Amino acid sequence: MGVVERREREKERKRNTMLDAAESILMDRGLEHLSMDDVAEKAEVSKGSLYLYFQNKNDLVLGICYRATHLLNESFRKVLDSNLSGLSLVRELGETYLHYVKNHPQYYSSMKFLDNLHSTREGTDSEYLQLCTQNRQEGFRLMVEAIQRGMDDGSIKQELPAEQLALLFWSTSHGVVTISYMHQNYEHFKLLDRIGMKEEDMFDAYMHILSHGFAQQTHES
Amino acid sequence: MGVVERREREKERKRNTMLDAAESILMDRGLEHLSMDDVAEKAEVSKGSLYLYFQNKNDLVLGICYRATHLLNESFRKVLDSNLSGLSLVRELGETYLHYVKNHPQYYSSMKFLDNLHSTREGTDSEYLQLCTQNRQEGFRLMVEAIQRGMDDGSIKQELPAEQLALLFWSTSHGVVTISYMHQNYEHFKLLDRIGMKEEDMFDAYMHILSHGFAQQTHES
DNA sequence: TCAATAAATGACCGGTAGTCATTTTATGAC
DNA sequence: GTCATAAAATGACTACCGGTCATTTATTGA
Repeated sequence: MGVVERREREKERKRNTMLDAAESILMDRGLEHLSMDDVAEKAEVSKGSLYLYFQNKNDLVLGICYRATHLLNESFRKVLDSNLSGLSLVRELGETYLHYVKNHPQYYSSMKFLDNLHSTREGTDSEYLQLCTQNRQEGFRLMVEAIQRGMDDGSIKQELPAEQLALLFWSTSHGVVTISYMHQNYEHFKLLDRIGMKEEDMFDAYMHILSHGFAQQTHES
Repeated sequence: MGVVERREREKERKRNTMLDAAESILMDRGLEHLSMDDVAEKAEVSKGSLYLYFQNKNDLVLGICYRATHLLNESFRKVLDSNLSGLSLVRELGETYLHYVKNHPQYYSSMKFLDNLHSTREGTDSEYLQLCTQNRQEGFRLMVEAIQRGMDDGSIKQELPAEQLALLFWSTSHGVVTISYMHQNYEHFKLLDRIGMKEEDMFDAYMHILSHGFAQQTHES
């Protein structure tokens, strides 16, 4: 009776111990130097045990990615708690995303890993893939909500459905954040320096362009 | 005398043969299933020979990436040849990028590989890394040129330096193109479908937002 | 013809993801 | 407590892959 339950709890606890070990290695050495042998050693279990709790390495990394996406969503939710205008909320979400990448680059790398998971074949049966996808959907939903609020309070145009505008904000901010990540983490990426743009200014400029456009207004507008 | 020259030409020819083999495997099986053994077999040389012509696997992939960036730049140059307004040129560049990703997804994956090359350590001494970086700079330069033309002909606002605006267009279009790539190539990526947006419409919406902004204009504007 | 040099080879190494036969541990009936 | 059964854990092993290097083969020019 209670035995099965206790076993289940214990299993979850062990799973988290393993994830802790994996995360610790990720933070120290980066995703590309994360090996299953090292995780097993760090978690003080055998390699075989690792595969009792995770289907494969993908699954393990997605386990970390689940934590990563969850943390990002929590930050997003805090933004949505405020009473700012919808437009300001959108800006805050973007800045939150940017800060997240700056403060948790290794978590972000696990999200890039999720983005690069190719065919469904590679991880179809991973529960964590489902959870990560759910988290990403939730993050997107929060963006939609911010935009919808902006449309309601009159700070954002209603030319497009909120979902579609959210997709554009999502994807474009993804691009900007990627540039920022590369600037932070890749020593050979010097584009910002070359054009004499500071990282902080980039986001301001991005939000300005996204808010007001870069096309010269024609008179009949 | 002529012997050294001939040797040099012959060496270049062989290098290209190996790149052809690698590219063929890339197109057939994708970057993640590209092994040096297979390339050697396909190119009908020994594995050791491969390492006489390329420093390591990174170098080889960057060799393909060089071709990839070169091809993209050629497409960009064709756009710049036209007499469209600067604003239209920018749109055309974006559409060109989008079509490129759709038509050459494996080339694009090699460019993603370039983007993900971490420290300088991993490929500092690769000639191809230099060449790829040069190509990317050239692509960026073409974007700057289009925007500069738009500022000159009055179709694009002059609020920001052309280079900075180009960076924003570069990064945001990168984000949009990434979404498109995922929609095309990852079966588990269903975001576009879920919000009922067609891929073709996404780019139009993107250019519209980027041109005119999504913020409701205030009256004192 | 013959050194000397350049080019090519493939057996081999180290590391890593993943497997599985075997061992160890936990459980519950008696 | 004993024991049979089932669950959990183990680590030696395989397959594969990137990269190396001592050896072999081909080329050159005297």
